Order: sequence, then structure tokens, then C-alpha cells
Amino acid sequence: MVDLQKVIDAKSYCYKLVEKSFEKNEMITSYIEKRKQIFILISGEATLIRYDVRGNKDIVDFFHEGSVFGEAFYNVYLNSEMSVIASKKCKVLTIMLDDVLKKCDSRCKNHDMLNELLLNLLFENTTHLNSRIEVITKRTIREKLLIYFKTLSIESYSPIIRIPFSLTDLADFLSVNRSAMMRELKALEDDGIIQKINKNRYKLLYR
Amino acid sequence: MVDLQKVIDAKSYCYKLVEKSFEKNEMITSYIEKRKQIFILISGEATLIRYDVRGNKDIVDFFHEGSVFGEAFYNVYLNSEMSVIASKKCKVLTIMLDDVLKKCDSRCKNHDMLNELLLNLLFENTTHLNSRIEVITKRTIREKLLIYFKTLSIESYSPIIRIPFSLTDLADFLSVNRSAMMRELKALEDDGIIQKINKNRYKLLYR
DNA sequence: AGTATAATGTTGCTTATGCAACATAAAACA
DNA sequence: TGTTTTATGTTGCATAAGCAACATTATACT
Repeated sequence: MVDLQKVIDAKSYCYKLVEKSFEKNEMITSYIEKRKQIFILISGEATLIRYDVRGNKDIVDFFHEGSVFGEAFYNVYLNSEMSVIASKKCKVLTIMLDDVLKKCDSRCKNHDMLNELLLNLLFENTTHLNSRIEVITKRTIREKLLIYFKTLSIESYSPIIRIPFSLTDLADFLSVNRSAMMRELKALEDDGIIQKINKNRYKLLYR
Repeated sequence: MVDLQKVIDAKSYCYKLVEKSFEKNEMITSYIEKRKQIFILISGEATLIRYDVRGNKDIVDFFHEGSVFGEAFYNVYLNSEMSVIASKKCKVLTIMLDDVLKKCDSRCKNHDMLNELLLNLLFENTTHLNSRIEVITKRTIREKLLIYFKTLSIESYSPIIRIPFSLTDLADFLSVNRSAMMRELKALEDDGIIQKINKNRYKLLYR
């Protein structure tokens, strides 16, 4: 894997990397059709939030270290407004899509290095998105919860999982009704399938 | 954008591209944990199908020219079986993930070219996956249909859209019940929001 | 510390969606 | 061309999930 720091340090004429910091709850970006920005999350956690016409909130995605995001990856529609909010203190790197895709006259080493970095990040990101689809295509709340928890468990190599946001947000993330989800969580506990440890930690009693 | 043919022609010692053809309904690949293969669809159309423990079929994804797929992008779980089936005659290119990610001793030009190609394909793919998530996170069948149709409409620059598979498969793709979806399609027609043209073509009367 | 705000937990009722079963039409096949 | 298979269309009933309203607990704020 390419060293991120190396790419940051390697100043180049053909692209410009800008590093920025954000406090908790600050808006990192909102998706506007015209810009074509790419963000790489260096540290912290953030959520991509969408408000639809009726004002309903959806957690469209959750980002952590190494996540790539930005309106460059979205077909931005006029009827929904998306923004990325830091849920913890964040450090991000921004690049313009055009800078990445354009060919520099002489194939410069730095550009190739940037490509390699982005390729690696996009790889992981694709896997992440596929997992997310795996979760939300499940038909019942119970199945969504179980698959999502399993993903978290596999990622952390542990049967004890930490949900990276509030239960209220989890419901939005799984795109289900919150109280229905609470009901289901209780049912899963009653059935001895999961066990609540604290606020956002559960122990999985299945495999 | 890098020319695909150029990459195919550029023989290199550090990676191996293999071109394969598949007839309609043939299985292109099934996702097995151990392999780390990447497929690029050169021509044709294919669907990624999952059968869960209970035998329910889900259309997890739909691939067309330029799509990238393979178990390399999946956290393959033991409890669901996935396979890619050609829905039309297909030509695909296969590469091993390890060949892409490994560093060759001397940074070879061909490898950089391959990286650039893959980066471009993954870009588009990420956008595609995000659109898909946009669709299935919608809470009602009606909204799912409308957003999906809108996506198709934007892609084809036309209010007349072609659903790339049967209505039965569309229901699996949106992960909703088929008869409930049929009911909703009819309701959308009755409400003058869409208009059926033929088997899998609809005209959108909204924007 | 005390107040305001947001998250969690719980319930009764409503509704959209799932499910099953069937008829009809269209493809696929031989 | 006739036969089999698959897709489409439709319905009544069952149920999971949505919604609203509220109490309780935790967190944030000054």
C-alpha cells in the first residue's frame, strides 16, 4: 500500500492536495452538482446525511479512516440535499477530480503514485459499499441488523461490536423505522441472539 | 480515459490479462472466498445473483459495459452464495487482484497504465454503487421505483426508459415483493405518473 | 449544579408490503 | 407447430413495519 504521507509530501505541479481539519458536528462538505471534489478521510469519523423533500433524514453512509467521498462519486439529484458531517474531530485531504483524471504531459511519478493510492482506497471503498448493499437489500429489520452486526464483528475480529453512532442514527442507516428497530433489538435479546453490553455495544451470540 | 485495447495489448510480465467469452445464461463466475479475481465486462450484460439460506433469490447487482466485479470486492460470507450470470452474450477480461496491487521491481509503464484504467473503472463503479444505495435506501416501493426510473432516464438522456431485466427480476433488484411491486406500478400508471409502453419500457411523466 | 436538549425505551393502532394462489400471456424449446 | 416453461397480472388475507405519542434516561450546555 502506498504511504499516504508520501503522497501528501510529494508536491506536484499537476495536482493539489489540501489538508483540512474539522471539529465534531462541523459540516465537511455538501454535495453540489458543479464541483468535483474528492475527499479522503485521514482520521476521525463522519456521516453522509440526506434530507429528502419531506424533511426525512437518512444516513446514507458512514466514513472512517481511509474512506473516500465527495460529490465526484454521486449523481447528484436536485430533489435531495446531501452533506457530510464530522461525527468526531476529522482530518481530511481534498483533491479535485479533474486533477486526478487529466494526463500530465510527461507522465510524472507523483501522479502515478497518487493514482496508486486512490486505486487502493477505491478498492476498499468498493468492498465497503458492497457490504452496505448486502445489508440494506435484506428484507426484514431483523436480517438487516444481524448482517450489519456480523460485518462489524468481522471487521473488529470480535463477537463484541460497537455501533459507530446512536441507535436513532442506526435506524436511519438501515433505513427502517426507529421504534420498529428498537422492538426488533429487544426481540433479538429475548431470543438470546444478541446481548446488550452498554449504550452502543452488543455481544453477538451467533455466528 | 485510458484505452482498454491498449492495456490488453500491452503484454507485461507483472500481470496477466485473460479475455473470455460467455453465452447467454452461462455462469461467468461464482464468488468463493479464496480467489481474488477481478472481472471487467467488455461487452454484454450480466447480473450478480445471491441465494440466501432459505433459497430466496436476490439480484444484488446488474453489470454492463465497463462494470467491474469479482469476489475481490466482496466480504464473502459463508451463508450466502453469489454468482454472476450472463444475461446476454458477454466478453470479459480477468486479472488477479494480487497482480494489480503488488509492486513490480522497476515501476513499469504498463502497470501504471493498468492502474489508471482500473482507477477510472472503479470511479464509475463507485458512482454506480452509490446510485444503487440511493435507490434501495428509499423506504417505499413507490419511491424506489421512481428514483430507479429517474436514474435510468438520466443515464439514457430520455424520459423513455428501458428496464434491463424482467419485472420479476426488477422486484428482486429493488428487494421488494413482486406482486406488491406490480400493484404499485399499476398505481403509478393510474396516477398518471408513468406510462407503460411495452414489456420493459416505460415513459416517465414526471421529472 | 441545574436546565435544556436529545437519545432510548415502550406501546396501541394503522398501513404498506409480503405471501400464496391463481389466471393469462409471452417466450423458449424441440 | 404444439408443448412446456417462464413472466405478467390480479386478488384476499396475514403480518411486519410504520407512525405517533409518551415516559424515562442520558448527554450537552451555561
